[in-house]
Amino acid sequence: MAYRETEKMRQRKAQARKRIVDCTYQCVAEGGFRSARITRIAGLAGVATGTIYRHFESREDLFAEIFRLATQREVDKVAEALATTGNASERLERALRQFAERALKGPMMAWSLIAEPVDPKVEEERLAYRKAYANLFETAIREGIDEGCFPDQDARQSSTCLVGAIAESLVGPLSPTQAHQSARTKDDNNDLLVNSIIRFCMQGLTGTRR
Amino acid sequence: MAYRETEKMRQRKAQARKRIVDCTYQCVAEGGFRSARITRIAGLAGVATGTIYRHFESREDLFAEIFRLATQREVDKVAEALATTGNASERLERALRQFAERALKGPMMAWSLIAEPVDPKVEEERLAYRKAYANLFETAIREGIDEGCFPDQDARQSSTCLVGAIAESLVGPLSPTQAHQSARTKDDNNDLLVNSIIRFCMQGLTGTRR
DNA sequence: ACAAAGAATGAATAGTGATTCACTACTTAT
DNA sequence: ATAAGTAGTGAATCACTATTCATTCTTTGT
Repeated sequence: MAYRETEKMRQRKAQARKRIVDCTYQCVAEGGFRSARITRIAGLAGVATGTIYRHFESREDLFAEIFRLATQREVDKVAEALATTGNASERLERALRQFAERALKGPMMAWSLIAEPVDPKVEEERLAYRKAYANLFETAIREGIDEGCFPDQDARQSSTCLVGAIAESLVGPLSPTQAHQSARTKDDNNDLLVNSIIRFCMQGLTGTRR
Repeated sequence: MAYRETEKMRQRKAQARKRIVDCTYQCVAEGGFRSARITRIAGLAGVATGTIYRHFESREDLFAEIFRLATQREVDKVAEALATTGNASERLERALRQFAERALKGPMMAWSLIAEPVDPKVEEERLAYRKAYANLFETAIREGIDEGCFPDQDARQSSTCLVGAIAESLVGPLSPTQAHQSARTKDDNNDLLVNSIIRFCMQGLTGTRR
């Protein structure tokens, strides 16, 4: 026998894979999944199209992986916000704000994650992604109930409603068909938007006018 | 000149068009948009595939029309529920219930309308559809504020949150990948589901625990 | 340096189903 | 009956890229 995979090769392959992932991420962040072509991705990553298939089963699998990665970042940020100090209500509010503000800051990627029509395997990831948020919120709501800052309620159901309310509120503003506004106006509008989403959500949770 | 379109012909064409629409509706209600093939639709409607294109620009246009029709039915039902007697809060609650219960009764079509990945033209219709619900809710919320049964709030924002909360809560249960349950258990679960969605929504609106 | 094995290439292919269009069959007015 | 125009047909075409794979290039151990 002559050739045996070495550490060096393993690393080189890992690098190539990483380049592919990064370039796909970039393509998606620019134009969504639908318009991300394998040939373009390969070109950007500096590999042949066939090489993509040495690293991923199919375009759909590649996209599913990108979705998972992009998602994990976001979910982690929300988890972080939930791990800060303060009572459950304060922490949850921070988390909701984090979710919404980050989405508005990277609108195309956020739209792809939340609302772009995607293939079945990617859609599955999306369900998992929404579930992940809901799980985080659910735990926080449970803590809130124990702490006494939320009335007793179906925490799972409430968490789902939170995810839906935020996502729906963002779909319009994130939509790629939205006209552009000046940076200043946009930021102001976004603040207002985020605040009113949060108000509705917190009222829904606490049953208390604020 | 010899041939001139007559009433008889107009009617015959209208009939064919209706058959096409009905069969498409049926196909979508059975398996969603993605799996509805033009050839199958033509076969069911008893016309040649080419004939479809004498009535609709493209598959996407046909689907957009089906979406619009299916949607209109649902929106009308919600509007009906909002036009009953009682204060705004009661009427809104009836409307939310109507929305959710009808969706759970025709799950495949509801899933297609709410969550199935679709082509751009159809997606546009979906945005309009969600907007239509939001508009109805918005009006009702405004009335509620005037009547004094809801505290002052951003009615547009709240209505968007309502749509999102319901839709998100339904996506899981409607998802075609969901395992089947016995009819009895399912109905019970659905009742519980609808009730907890409504509780969250009404709390979000009123800021009052219930 | 050589042979064995793997990695990379990218032009050619394939699969899919929507869409077309040359043709036939009808309908209508004279 | 005839001519002129319209509706209907469905096999053939098209469009679109993801995917393949025969070939070339690299790496490795002896």
